This record gives sequence, C-alpha cells and structure tokens, in this order.
Amino acid sequence: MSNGNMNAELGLNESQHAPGSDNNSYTGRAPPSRYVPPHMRNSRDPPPPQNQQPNDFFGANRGGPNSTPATAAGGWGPPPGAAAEISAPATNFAAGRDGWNSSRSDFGRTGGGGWGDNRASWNTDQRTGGFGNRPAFNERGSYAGGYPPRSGFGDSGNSGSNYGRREDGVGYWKDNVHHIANRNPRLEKELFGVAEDKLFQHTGINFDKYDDIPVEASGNACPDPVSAFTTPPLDPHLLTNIELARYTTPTPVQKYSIPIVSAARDLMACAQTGSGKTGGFLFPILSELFKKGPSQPPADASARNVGRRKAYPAVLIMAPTRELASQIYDEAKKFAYRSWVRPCVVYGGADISMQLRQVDRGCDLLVATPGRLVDLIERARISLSQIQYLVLDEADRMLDMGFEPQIRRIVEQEDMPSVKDRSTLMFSATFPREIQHLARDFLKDYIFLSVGRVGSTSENITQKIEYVEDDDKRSVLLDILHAQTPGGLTLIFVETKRMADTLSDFLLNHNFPATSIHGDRSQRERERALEQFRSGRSPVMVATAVAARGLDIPNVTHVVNYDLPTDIDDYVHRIGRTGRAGNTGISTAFFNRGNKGIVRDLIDILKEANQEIPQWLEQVAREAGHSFGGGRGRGGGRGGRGGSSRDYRKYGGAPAERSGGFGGGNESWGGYPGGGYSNGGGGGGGGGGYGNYGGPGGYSGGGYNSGGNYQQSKTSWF
DNA sequence: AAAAAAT
Repeated sequence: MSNGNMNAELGLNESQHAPGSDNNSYTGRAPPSRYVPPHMRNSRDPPPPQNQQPNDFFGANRGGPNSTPATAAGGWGPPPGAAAEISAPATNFAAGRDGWNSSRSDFGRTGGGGWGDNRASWNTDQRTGGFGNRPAFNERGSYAGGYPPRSGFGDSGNSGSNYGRREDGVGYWKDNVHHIANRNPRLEKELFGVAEDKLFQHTGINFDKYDDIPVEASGNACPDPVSAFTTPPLDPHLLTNIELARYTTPTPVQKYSIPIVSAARDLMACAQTGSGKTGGFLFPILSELFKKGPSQPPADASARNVGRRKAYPAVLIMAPTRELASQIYDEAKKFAYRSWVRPCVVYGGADISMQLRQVDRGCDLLVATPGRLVDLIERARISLSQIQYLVLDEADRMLDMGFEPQIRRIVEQEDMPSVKDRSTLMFSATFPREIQHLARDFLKDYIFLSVGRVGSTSENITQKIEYVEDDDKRSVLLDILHAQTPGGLTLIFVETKRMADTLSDFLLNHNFPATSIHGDRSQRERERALEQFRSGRSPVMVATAVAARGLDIPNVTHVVNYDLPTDIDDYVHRIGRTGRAGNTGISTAFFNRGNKGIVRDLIDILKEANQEIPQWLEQVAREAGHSFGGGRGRGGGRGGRGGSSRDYRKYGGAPAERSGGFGGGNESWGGYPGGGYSNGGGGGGGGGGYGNYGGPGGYSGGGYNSGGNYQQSKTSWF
C-alpha cells in the first residue's frame, strides 16, 4: 500500500483484493495460505444486505447528532477517510470462539469478502461505493494525531457529509459528547453469547462464593471499596455492557480496583485469573475513558509523522502469552461495545500486516505481548505518548519468561508518559523481589491489593494425589478418562512439548478426542486446539506450561497433572484451571519419586485447602526432608525466588497502612491462602525463605530499606 | 529442565 494515508483507497484496494485472492484460497478444503487470528476472522453470519439502512449514514437514527463531523473539541485534524475503516473492525471481531475449524465451509463464503478481512472489505466497499467519499470523522482519539490533517482531503471534502456511524457497535466521541452506537444484535451475540451457551457460562454462577475471597488493601488513603456496579463511579454505558455480559456483582478485586482506578491511584494487585481481575482493570479504565473521551494527541504529531500512520492508544495492557492477550482483548471488546473506545490486540505468530491494518483502523486500548509491541514501536506504528493507563498482567510470569528487558524498554525507554503522568496497574500472582523492583519503578504511591481466588486451593477443588510410576502413567490416565462422566473438559498437563504431542496422539489412538497446546505448535494450531477444547469437540487437551496460567476456560471439570511441575506456583495455577467462577472441580496429580522436590510445598497446599493427604506422601516428605539436608523450610529451598503477596512496604518503614488492614500480620490473615499458596511466605516456610526475600542488602537500597525490620515482622507471622 | 516470546 504505497499511500498509506488514503484510507478510503486502502479500503477500496482491500475490497478489490480480498475476494480474489484470499477468498479463493480458502473456499476449498485447503488450509488458508495466510494465518488469520480469530479476531480478524469474519463471522459465520452473512453480511447485511448491501442496501442496509441507508439512513444510518446520516446518523438520523443514531441518537447522535449529525452535525458537522470535523473539528472536535480539540480541533485537531480528523483522520482523513478514517470512518470507512473505523466502521469495519467491530464486526470483524468474530469472537475467538468462532474457530475457523468449526465451520470451514462457512468461511470464505460469507458474502463478498475475503475470508480474512472480508467484513472490512464489504463495508468499505459499500461505503466508498455508495458515497464515493472519504468520510471525515473526528471522533477518534487514537487517530487524530496519527493522521496529519491533510488539506484538501478529509475535513474540507467532507464537512458536509456528516453521516453517522456506518456500523452499529462502534460509537464515537465528538464535541465533548460520547455518542453511543446503536445496538447490533448479531454483534451482541458474538460478543456476549446467549445465556445458555456453555462458552459464556462463566458468568452468573455461584457468585455468592466470591464473598469468600479475602482481600486486603493497604497503602496511603486507600479508597473504600464499592459493593455494586453503580453510577457513579462507573460510567452508565459501561453498566449496560456489564449487564449484557451478565455480570451482576463485582468480584472482590473489582470492588477495590474500581474506586482505586477511578481515583487515579496506582495499583499493585496480587491476584490471579479467576478472581475477576480482567474486569478489575477493564471496568474502571473503560469507565474513565467513556467519561473523559479521547485525549488530545501531541501537537507535533502530525508534523512528525507525515505520511505515516501511527496509533496513539490511551491504554496499554501487556500480557505474557498470546492466548492471554487474546482473551483480554475479547473481554475488552465486550465492555467497549458501542463506545468510542476501540480495542486492539497484537502478538507474535500472526500476520503482522493484518495487525497493522487493524491498528490503523483505531486503537485506543491496546493489548499486546511484549515482543510484538516492541516490533510495532520500532516500526513507528504505535506511539505510547498518549498512554493514560498501563496494565501489566501476570507480571511475575512475564519476568519468568525473560520479558523484563523488553518491558523496561517499553515502559521506560520509549515515549510512554512518566510514572506520575499515567495510571499504572500491575497484576501478579506472587510478589517476589523482582516484582517489587518493578513496582517500585513503575508505580507511584500505589495501593497494594492482596486477593485470593474463588476455588484455587480451597474446597472448590478436590485435589487427589496418586502415586504413579512414569511407566504406568498412560494406563492410569486411560483409566481415569474412562471412569469419568462425560460432559466436562479435562485438561492434562505435561512438562515437555514432546510429551504433549506424544500423549495426545496416544489418546487419539485410544479414541479420546484429544488435542494439544504447546509453544512449538503454530499459533493457528494453538488457537484451533483451544477452540476445539473450549467448544467440547475435543474435551481432552494436553498442555504444557503455556496453558497453565491465565486462560479462562469455563467448564474444565478435571485437571490432571500427568507430570507435576517443579514449582508449586505452577501447580496452583494449573489446578486453578478448574473450579473456576465458584464451580467445583477435580484435580489429579501423578506423583512419583521424581517429584520429591515439590512434596513439601504440595503438602502445604493440600493442608491449606483442607485436602486429604495420603500417608505415603507424608512418608516421601520425611525422606525428602532428610535428603534435602533437613531443617530447611520450603522457602529456603527455593532461594531468592521467594515472595509473598504481602505489601512489603509496611515492613520497611514505608507508608502507613490502612486502618482495618491486616495489621501486623498474624491475626486475620492466618488462614488466608494468599500468603500461603502463592508462594514462599505461607505454610511451613522457615525463616530461610523469607530471609531471602526481604533481607538481603540487595534490596535495602532505593528507600525500601527493610532488612531487620522486615525480618522482625516476618517471624511474628508464623 | 522446560516453556514462552518478534522475525
């Protein structure tokens, strides 16, 4: 695309190309020549008829005023031709569930578009065809700067043709007013599903269980939690979307995060998926954006970026895995529905040009994995200069995966506003030293939230440990699969990618519809596997660590640790794939002498969750204790990795704690799993582990001095 | 040790 500025032309080109090349390459049974991620795929539904609601173009039925489209509040230049593009992606967002494997023949068949992008194609086609015009909308916050105002094109050409949103589902912001788009039943079904659909059933189940989740907040002047989704503090439009998603009551993390983020406070939350943390950051962030509208892009943006499209998102959410990013994006679409905010997702393993195009069409809220984001920044297609909200999800995992340099680069060495000029939210299951460092550098005067989780190690999940030698694992697994009642999903964890393949083949050979997911599979295969599993077509999935955290798959009834992990955190995350949203689940772990390393931690976890502990396991623990040189608590064995979900600042002479907080540490907190299951702090941890965490001089710098003081507090806990 | 992630 030589002239990237001319959106309308781009659109036209797309519509010309798409049906020819892409479509044809996929109409048959042959696999697509080019990988298209789920959110870029067209829906199975056919597009509306060509002449659909022409009056839509004029905004007459929009509830939005149809005044001049140009120069909004800020007076910055409108994105020339943006509207044609802008209107496209919303419908383009076939929910991730619309796996392309599910109805292959449907794809590529839908209307006139190509299979990948066709939704955009027919839209633009229609738009440009019908009006032969370059609509100039100025409602896009993320765009305004990216599109240099171009004289003679854009504004001037269009100031009279003030048609409203071409497309339902995408609102806009103009003249300081949030124009909510019309509802779109088809899109709603895609985004929110129907109540009975199992794929969406994580909502509305056992919500009373959420009240059991312990939450602890500390920090200066911590805002009081809310108890319901209400206006205020939430924007009324967000409430309608929350309602559509059938969320009725905020989860504990949401009760706290909503007022915290609304008050523009930074947040460090020790919480795991399953606690509702995605909504925890999406709700208040979107709500604030709905209220505030797009920010004004940098004055010099156009000068600097002539001839270059660049998106200026207001929100950046980083996640460690592609699947998690995709999942967050799916949620963001729901809650941004009909608003001016356009969510976007970028990650590796997928066609970058497609992602670029999507970003070009509007990107106010960007979900990304670090690598691809760096790539896009290097290509100068994304500027972080307008970021108002930065979210790091699963921060500990990102560090585990070696993302720290990239994250630091993105946050500290690009054009992201400084810590005081943005709101930053970090989520992490654990709070080891590396995360504390990150928190110290990325956050300001933050509220620390320690959140348990529904299920997890609690009674929601029945944890069984079976002694199985490696050679027997296969047959025991078959027994288990044969014995269980059909209907649920079984997730089997193995340690190696190779084993994932081997085992899924083995299961297939034994007539179990199994699939597998691991990092050596292509992104397409991974998503296909996930879709097969989610939908129940392959009710058994063999997975490596890629699926251990963060993935929210409703209806997983059984998690099998075919190979136990070496790290107890991984174990906790894995079993947390079941028993979600207050449902009950079963976890089975195959244990043998190769797993001695985890035995102590495992017993601690079982104890915390009031699970039965086999005699033989205790015996192994005693043996292991000896062979490990005895005496050392579990924390010690895990060295400096230890951490906890406690606000260490309190023990380093840092800020005052909130009254009613868990003062000192040993009273209300004793039985709470947060300290225990997450990491070294809990259970039988000896002094060793904790010493590593708080004590060493390495961390006494930076005003977080701690050492002795901290040690004191710590010993009083146990 | 393995896994994940930009190409």
